[in-house]
Parts: sequence; structure tokens; C-alpha cells
Amino acid sequence: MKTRRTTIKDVAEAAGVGVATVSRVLSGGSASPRTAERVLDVAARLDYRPSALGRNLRRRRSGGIGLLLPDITDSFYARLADGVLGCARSAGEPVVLGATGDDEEREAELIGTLLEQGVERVIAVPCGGGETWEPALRAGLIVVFAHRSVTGRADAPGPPAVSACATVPAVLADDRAGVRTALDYLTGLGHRRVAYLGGPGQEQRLAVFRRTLGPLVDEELIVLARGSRDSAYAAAAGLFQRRPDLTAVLAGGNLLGEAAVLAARELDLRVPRDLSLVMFDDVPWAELCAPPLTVIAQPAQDIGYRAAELVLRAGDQRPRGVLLPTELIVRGSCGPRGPSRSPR
Amino acid sequence: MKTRRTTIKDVAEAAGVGVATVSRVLSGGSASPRTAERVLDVAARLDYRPSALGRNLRRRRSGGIGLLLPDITDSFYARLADGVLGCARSAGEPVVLGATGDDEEREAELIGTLLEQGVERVIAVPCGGGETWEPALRAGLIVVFAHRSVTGRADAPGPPAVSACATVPAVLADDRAGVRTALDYLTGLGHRRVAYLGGPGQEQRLAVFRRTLGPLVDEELIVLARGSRDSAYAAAAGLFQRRPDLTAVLAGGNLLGEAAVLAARELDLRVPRDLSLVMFDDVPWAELCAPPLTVIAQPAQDIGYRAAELVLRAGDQRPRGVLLPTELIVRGSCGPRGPSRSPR
DNA sequence: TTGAAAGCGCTAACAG
DNA sequence: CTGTTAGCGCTTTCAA
Repeated sequence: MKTRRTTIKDVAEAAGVGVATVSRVLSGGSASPRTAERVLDVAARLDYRPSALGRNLRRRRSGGIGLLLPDITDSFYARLADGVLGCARSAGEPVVLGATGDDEEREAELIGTLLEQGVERVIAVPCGGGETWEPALRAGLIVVFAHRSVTGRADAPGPPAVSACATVPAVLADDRAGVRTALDYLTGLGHRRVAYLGGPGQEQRLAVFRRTLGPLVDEELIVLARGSRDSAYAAAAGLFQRRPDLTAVLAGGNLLGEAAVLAARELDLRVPRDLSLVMFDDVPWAELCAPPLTVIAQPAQDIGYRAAELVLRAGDQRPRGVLLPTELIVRGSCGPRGPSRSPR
Repeated sequence: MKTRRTTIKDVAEAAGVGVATVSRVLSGGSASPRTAERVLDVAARLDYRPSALGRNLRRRRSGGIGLLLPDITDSFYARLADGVLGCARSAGEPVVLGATGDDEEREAELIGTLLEQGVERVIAVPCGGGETWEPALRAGLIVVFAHRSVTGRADAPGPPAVSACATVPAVLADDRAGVRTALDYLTGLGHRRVAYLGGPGQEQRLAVFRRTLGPLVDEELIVLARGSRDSAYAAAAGLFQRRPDLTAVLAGGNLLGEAAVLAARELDLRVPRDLSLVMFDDVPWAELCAPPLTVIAQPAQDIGYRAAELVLRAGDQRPRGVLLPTELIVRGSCGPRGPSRSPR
């Protein structure tokens, strides 16, 4: 039953030409119209599909693009992935997906697997630092960072050039503007004790948070969770309990936002009366939430798409990355600073 | 700079053995302890990583498992994917992801790409029918269906054996029980006009819906949307407007549920007072919604994990599939049938 | 324009 | 137990 696959040799024989000719024709090389037609015809008739296996070995690389994300379950990354898939599909490239769980070791491991597979184009939301990426880069990987860059420095042009990673193009949302806008909005409403609920790899945002808030910053109001839902919830609940005087929170991601809503509800904090909440990333449920969440929308899908474009165009110009705009979408989770829950 | 990768030959030379020996040692074949140790040692020192390219060509197949989903953006499928990734990782297998958009053509195209890549193990939430899958199966693909089977018949043992697809193992949630439980719950609350808001590939659920409701079914209350959010919203809004007499809805997926909530809100239908809602699939935001949604939880992640196990064990026994339990989680979106919105 | 031939890195016979 | 050898299917010089 299971007949051997048709190979280029079969086609060559059937068409009465050499394999080289078939190869040329099929990859758009030069050939006389007559020959070309005949080959194409035979190939179609035999239902020939060139095996990527042979080609890959020969080329010493398997096309395809690797995609390394912290967590495909996070709606933001899922949308990012969707963008990558969209672009990859139109380029006919398969996408190999890996979830790092924001764990350096796992990331390194996954990079290893990709390298082993001959994948040499990778889009990553990096969690490891130079130690992880330098070797990969040296091994010839073509990398584009998405959403985060490896230094966390994002677009900030600065002297602490971090070796090779600094030359990796990155497609980022304009975190800086996002944080500023949110903070302006919140302070405009009268809030003075604003907390930041962050996740892994948000150094950039934090820096902007601190800078923007200036004298108002309170380091105790800055809490970083690990990637998981549990960790996010623990962080949020802990923060709210420890500092009943805070009146507003900026959540650095939809998982964190979700946790904040849950924790607030659990502690009987009414949003926005007792607590104003702005969440990074607009997700469909933000609108279904009670109250609907005010968010900083990020073009997750675009980020993925653009990153894929960049990684596919590799070799061209375009050394530098892309900065995509964010947008504050005001819904119902913020209000004027009310009476503090625990006055003074 | 970019030095040639170390190959098996390099290792062989450096260790003073033949390439075959290296190959054997590295793949756990027989070898004298002394040789083995030496080879392993040299391999480690040279930082040798066997190239999957060579192996794949030789084996005429590239390990790795293909994963075909309708939409990675849908939380259910994202969790399913996560399950697959988890299992694949522990098996050291890369996962190639493709989004079909519930479009037969795209699905076929993606299958083609996978075949071309030499991927011969695939987990799919199928949207195409036999026309799509038969050829793939004939081409030697090892397939495991997840969440849906190709006939839509699911577990139902019956005579209309659909050729080769019928032999494809499937990992499914117990839709039948889920629908029944939900319907019992709803009718127990007094509801008589219960609508079904479905998506692609839900023949199985629909059948159970009809069978369970018996004389109460009203074909006009059964609406099928395509996969997208827009389509889901249109379907929900249309349904609610057309039939103001319905008092309860069963949404066949989280996208549909989301749409139902949105549409209800838009039409000023209060949940659960005017409209009771049960949604298939428990998502984190179900709890954040106002009111919190009553759902039929499905073990999305397990489905993925089990499917991956099956597809990796292929060749063993285990021809048949797996049926995973669902669970009704009662929250706040259902109430007793109130006064119909439009009496009579 | 075309064909012959040389591998890409690896595994699997088959001898030794 | 180990080395030699023959390809897997394809691309790519290199001549013709």
C-alpha cells in the first residue's frame, strides 16, 4: 500500500531530463520553455512534492522559523503567535513553537533543539540574557526579539551596549509611552499612591514607571511576580493587604490584571471606588469584566507579524527594530482618588 | 568566525573510532563501556550536537509533531496547545504549529506543508472531512484527532463507518455528558426555550442537544456561527433579536459565550434575569465576568497532552481514543425562568 | 541550456 | 563489538 514517495529522480526519468534540470525548473532557475513545461507537467501528473528533508540537508538548514514564547496560554502571546503564523503562512514557512515559561534554562534548551533541527530563524520573547543568546547568535542563529529585548532597555539608546544582543532587531510596543499615558491619567485623577504589578522582563517599563512618577515613587508599591497565574495572584493579594493605602494599580500584563481583579474582589475592594486599575494589554474579556477594565492596548498581532517579516528579510538592510504604538483605552476601572481605605 | 558545525565525523576522528560507533553510542546502541565513555567524552568536549537534518533525511522523516488548530487565539486551543507542548517537550520533540482558521482548504495546505517537511505525526482539531484526511492518511501520516473527530460522531459507535478516518484515534471531551448536564440544569430551572449557539464542527454536540431536549427542540433556536469573533457576535445578536422569547442559551465555546454576553448586554438583556447562559469551556475570565459565568469545563490541556502521548506512542496498541470528563461549574449566569421577555 | 557527479550529516546493513 | 560502505533526496558546481 504505502508506496514510496515520488522523488525528483522519478520526475527526471519520466520527463526524460536530468535531476538537475528538474531542480532548476522547480526552483525557478533557467531552462528552455519547452523543457520547463514538460517538467512542470510531469511533476504535476506525478503529484510530486519536493522533500524538504533533502533540500534541508543540502542547504545545511531547515527553513522554518522558531517561535519562543513564555506562555502560549497568555492571550497576549497567543495573539503575537497568531501574527507570526499569518506572516509565515504567506511565506510558506512552517513555524516551530516552544514555550519557555519565562525560564532561562528552558529557553536555552529550546534554542538547542531548534539549532539541532537546523532552524536558523527565530523570533523570541527572550527571558534569558546575553549568556543565553550570545552563543546562539554565534552559532549563526538569526534572531528577532519581540515584545522584549534582551537587555530590557528597549528602544533607549544608551552606552551600555550589550555585545551581540544589542544588534538583534526587536519589535516592541511603546512601553514608555504606554506607562506614561497611564500614569498621567491616574495622577490626573488625583492618585498619589500608585502601585506597579509587574512580571518577568519588565525592567524597561519599571524604569519609566519610576522616572515618570518621580518623587511619588514608593518602592514598596512595586511588586514583581513570576509568570504564572498563581504567582500573579499572590503578588496582587500581598500588595493589597500590605498597603491598604494605595489607591491605584498599574498591572503590567493581562495575567497580572486578572489577578488584580480577583484579589481586589477577594479583599472586598471595589473597583474603581476603592481601587483604580489600569491593565497593560487589551483582551476581549476586559470589556466583559465588572467594571470594564481601562487598558493600555498593545498591537500583539502586529508585533508578531512584523517580527516575522524582519526575521524573513534577514540579510537585507533593516538592522534596527520597530516600535509600535500603544493606546490607552478608558473604560470603567478608574475613578478619582476616593477617601483612602486607611486614612493616613 | 562562523565555523563549520562539528559533525559526527569530527567526533569519530577525535575519538579514534568509526562514525558508526559514534552514532551507535549516541543513540544508545551497543558498545563497549570503554569506547562509549571515550566517545561521549569527546562528543561533550567538542560540544557536538547531532544534526537532525542528516538523521531526518536518512530516516525519511523528520521527528517532530505537527499541531493543527483552528485558532491559537482561542483560549481553549491555546491551552490544548500548551498540553501538547508539555508532552512534546518531555519527549524532546519539536512542535510545528499551524492555524487552520477552520478552513478546509487551509487545513489541506498545512497538511501539505507538514508532509513536505517530513513531519509524519500530527495532532489536529480537524475541520475538513474525509476528502482532506484520507489522502494524508494514505500518505503515511500518523494522526490523532483532538477535541473533534472528523466525522463529528465522536465516541458514538455506529455503522456509518467513515473509511480510514474512523480508525484515527481521537481524544475528546465528553461533549455528550456536558450537553446533557447543562441541559438538565437549565430545564431543571424551568427553561423551555433553550437555544444553542454553536461553532464549526459541533455536529456531535448538536445531535445530543436535539436528542436531550426531545420535543422541546426548536430548530430556530439553533444557530451556528463560523469561527471568528465577529461571526459569533452576529449569530448571538441575531438570535436574541429574532427570538425574544428564548430564556436560556447554551454557548458551544468560549468565543460564542463571549459573544453572547456582549450581545445580551448590547440588547439590554440582563443575565441571568432575562437570559440564562451556560458556556462550554471554562476560561479564567468566566469568573471575572458580571455575572460570573456558569460553564461546562473541559480539560483542554489534558486533551492536548493525551493526544501528544497517543501520537508519540503510535505503532503500539492503543488504536482507539480517549474520552475525558467535563464538569458543570455553576456560577451566576443562570436563574429560574423569569417572566418571558415577550410573553407568548 | 543541460547532465553528470559530488556531497550535505547521518544511520543501517554488512562484514570483520 | 566495531569499521566500512551505501545511500536518503536534494542542490550545485563544472563541463559539455
